[in-house]
Amino acid sequence: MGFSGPKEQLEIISRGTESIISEEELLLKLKDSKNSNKPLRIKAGFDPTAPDLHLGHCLLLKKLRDFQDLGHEIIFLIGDFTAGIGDPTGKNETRPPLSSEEIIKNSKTYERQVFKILDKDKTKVMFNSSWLNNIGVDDLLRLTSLVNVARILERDDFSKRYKSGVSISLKEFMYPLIQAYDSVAIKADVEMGGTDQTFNILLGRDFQRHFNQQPQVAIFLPILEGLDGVNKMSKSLGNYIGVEENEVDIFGKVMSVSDELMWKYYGFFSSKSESEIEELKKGHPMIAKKELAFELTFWLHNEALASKAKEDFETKFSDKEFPDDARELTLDRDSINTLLDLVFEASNSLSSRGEAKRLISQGGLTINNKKYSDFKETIPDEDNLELKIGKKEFVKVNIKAS
RNA sequence: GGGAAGGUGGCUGAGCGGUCAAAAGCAUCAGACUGUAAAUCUGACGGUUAACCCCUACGUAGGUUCGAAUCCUGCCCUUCCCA
Repeated sequence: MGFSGPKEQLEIISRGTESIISEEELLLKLKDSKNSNKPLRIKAGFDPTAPDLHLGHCLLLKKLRDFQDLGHEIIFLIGDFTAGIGDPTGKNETRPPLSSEEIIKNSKTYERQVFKILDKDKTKVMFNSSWLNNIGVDDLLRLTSLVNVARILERDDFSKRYKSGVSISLKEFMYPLIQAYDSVAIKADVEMGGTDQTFNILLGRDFQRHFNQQPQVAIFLPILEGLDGVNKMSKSLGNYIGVEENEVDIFGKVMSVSDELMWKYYGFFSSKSESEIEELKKGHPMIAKKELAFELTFWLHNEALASKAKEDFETKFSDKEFPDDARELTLDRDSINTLLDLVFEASNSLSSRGEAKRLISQGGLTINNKKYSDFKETIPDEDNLELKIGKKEFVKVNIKAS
């Protein structure tokens, strides 16, 4: 089987990317690939420290999927060696080196999550330790001679940190070199990453030239804004939607996004056409948001669960009804006297009694559709209580007399 | 190796012997308002307590003091200048 036309391929590939360095080179590579009937080798590197993928990673994965669908070969590179170094992109550089068991475990988690989006049969998973473990000090020093400090300091985050006086360890300086060397080792034709990877990926091009390879084309994807609409989506900021989250959470999180951000997400994730989206913009934003939430939930789970999540959301928030499938638990009447005890026992989102007190005093507790605001009050004299704790928690409590 | 400045709650950052569980902002949580939101407004925001008391907490270990986030000493860490 052959490849489709290079121009058509380029069009699909470039959609939704931030920038490509350079399109001309990519077009040439696509032509070569078609003529020789050889797929391009597409590199995407992942650090196995935090195996919890979220929508931000999905931008990249979707694009990889595009490449796969066009018949190219994806090299999913797990940076097990680099994991011990720590990507300096974060502020905190002191990350304990991972043990090999942890790395294997994390990699498995990665694969499970990644193949929700990528085609497993067309993906080659590699570990950079397989070549880096054998690299000698002499080789390493040779690499270091290819880069000078001023160059490295050009990198935006380094220069910021340097100027503002935040420490940068030498180890972190090595990170880009190693990532760049990976491209040499796997003879990548294309490397993809977020715009924060600009320096590292471009350095890969330099290294490849030095090793007499054709430099890889760099494809940068935009950084996805998190749920707050301000910062980039990241696990540490807690403003993310994880690919493995349950359907109710995914749906709910999409719904909690601002209208403005919703349209951005539409652009990135929806399979709807431009005109369909335009149509939605004319209607009520809530309808559009539900559509989007449904689509994303469908994508990450399946249709049945997406429908369920939607219904769940509607009963909980739109109709303010008590959801049927709320968590249930049974408590002894003897062990709980006040509402405070009840709430603290029933909830699993409250981390202290003080927090529970506060929530109740501030009017965040509803039992059987009635508001209670005095946490000292004794619990209602009924056996089945439907508790609404704060905005999101619904619990059915059966009170057992003993 | 020499010199200087620092390390405060989830984050930024004030405090510089008692009135400090520690200003202010951000984040978070709850309420109101809405279209689920966002924005806005109100309130809360270490633990325990009905509340007071109390306990824990200003890098770490000691010390001075009736009393220390605040003063002293060692250690760890960060930054800057000089070599």
